[in-house]
Amino acid sequence: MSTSLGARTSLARRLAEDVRSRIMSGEYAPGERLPSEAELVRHYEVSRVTVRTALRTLEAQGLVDVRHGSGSFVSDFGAGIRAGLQELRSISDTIREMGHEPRMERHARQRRPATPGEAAKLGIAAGEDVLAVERMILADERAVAYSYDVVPLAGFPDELVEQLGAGSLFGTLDAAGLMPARALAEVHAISDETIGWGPQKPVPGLYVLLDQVHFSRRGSAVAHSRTYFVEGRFQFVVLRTN
Amino acid sequence: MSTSLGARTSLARRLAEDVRSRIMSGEYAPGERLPSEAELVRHYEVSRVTVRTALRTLEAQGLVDVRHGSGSFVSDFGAGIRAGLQELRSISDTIREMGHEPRMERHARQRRPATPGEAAKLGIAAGEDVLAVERMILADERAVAYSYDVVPLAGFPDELVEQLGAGSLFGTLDAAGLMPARALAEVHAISDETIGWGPQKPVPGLYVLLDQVHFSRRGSAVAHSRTYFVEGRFQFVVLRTN
DNA sequence: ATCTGTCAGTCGTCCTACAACTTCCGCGGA
DNA sequence: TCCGCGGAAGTTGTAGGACGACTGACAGAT
Repeated sequence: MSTSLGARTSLARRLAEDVRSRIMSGEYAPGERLPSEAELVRHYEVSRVTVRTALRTLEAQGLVDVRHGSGSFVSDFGAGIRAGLQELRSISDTIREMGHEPRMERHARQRRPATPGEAAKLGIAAGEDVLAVERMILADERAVAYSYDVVPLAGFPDELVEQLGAGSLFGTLDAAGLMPARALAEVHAISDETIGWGPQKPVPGLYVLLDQVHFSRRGSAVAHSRTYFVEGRFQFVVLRTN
Repeated sequence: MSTSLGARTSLARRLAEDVRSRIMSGEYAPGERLPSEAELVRHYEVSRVTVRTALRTLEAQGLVDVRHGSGSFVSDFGAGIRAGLQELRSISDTIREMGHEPRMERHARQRRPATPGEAAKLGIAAGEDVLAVERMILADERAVAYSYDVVPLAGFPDELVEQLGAGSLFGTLDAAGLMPARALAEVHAISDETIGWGPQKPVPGLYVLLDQVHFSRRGSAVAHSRTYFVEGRFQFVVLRTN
């Protein structure tokens, strides 16, 4: 972690990410004491300010517990956080981190004007073009969710539009410079027989619906997605802190 | 915010809490720029380190967006975060913050040995005494949730046991020095006609179940609670960040 | 055995200084 | 007039040093 040159993100952020990955990988076990701030300063060759900034971030995320006069400790919730709902990551990555093999199967793909409801959620004018994609999400070839994603196309690079709905939604958005940094998700319980499709369509149709609006770092809405998770096939965990 | 003496919590934490409440109250509107670090230093009469520590915390919680060279901005999600699932607070407080009047109605209260499942979740020996409380949660006299709470009684002050199930669970736990600092919550969609009771029992019985284990700051489990929120009567929002 | 004071280790806060980045505004040229 | 460039001012990021406050452990006294 040298003095850096063309780093596009802050030193403290990278340090936090590094420590975070070490915690996730088990290098630092839950409950274990992290190296002291002074040791981290020597190891990473950064100032104590930077170390403390990173630790603060991890503490606010619930990953570590900083105790005055005692040290910093890895929170006991590592395993739970790994699939934590408050962490914004693609469903594929989450499935992979849980030890399963993810796969997407596209069911429909359509370019059309935004409905009034979608326009309101995305903060665009009604009738603006969007791309709507319906997909089934599988883990180890088992259907775990059905997703309905909507991406506004205004200002979206033409050559990337065709990629939308092909591979990872997050990946394509990232390539377009519209990587989601935050998402506001509503949680609902839904019982509806018209949601899913295919041979694995669940009976009865009981789902946890995640109705999300994704925002870029600058605050503009980049996608609206409704994902219906088949109840019982996907574990939702939220770490709540104060 | 003077130099303080008997403060049981850190200066930076209190500062973050103060700024947070100002954001919530609308004193700083979503998207608006916060005072610069230098101005906050002057206003609160603390060092810049303390100000930055507080801002880091708020940033990690998703409430503010700190931009290098530009300033700190209130995130656009203030309204959504207010009822955010990732914020650990009592249901009563959440209902109040949403502008409704909360009320609890006790349905059952029983001291009994822990079931094996409860013992496992709470990390106690099977058969240890717990207090189980069933309650209905109302907002403006409308049933919004049914809760099943379990508190292990080992090491719990006798004089406070009778308070359990009377008023706020969080309040009693706080009085016992066991204030929950974190909770790990599982989210499920549940369709079950045997859950609720009373004249407002919903038909059909569709609920969002929050299956939570509450932990004290030191990591010991202080309560297990299953809360069945009537679908549609309570808005669940999660702010997801990366 | 219990209590107490000491001490080393660690985090909390403060100060000062400078680098890096953003924004804005004015100047000059087309 | 319009556009583009540069620089100044303001703001956040990082560094280094200093000291206070808290914790945990240990030795000594009771």
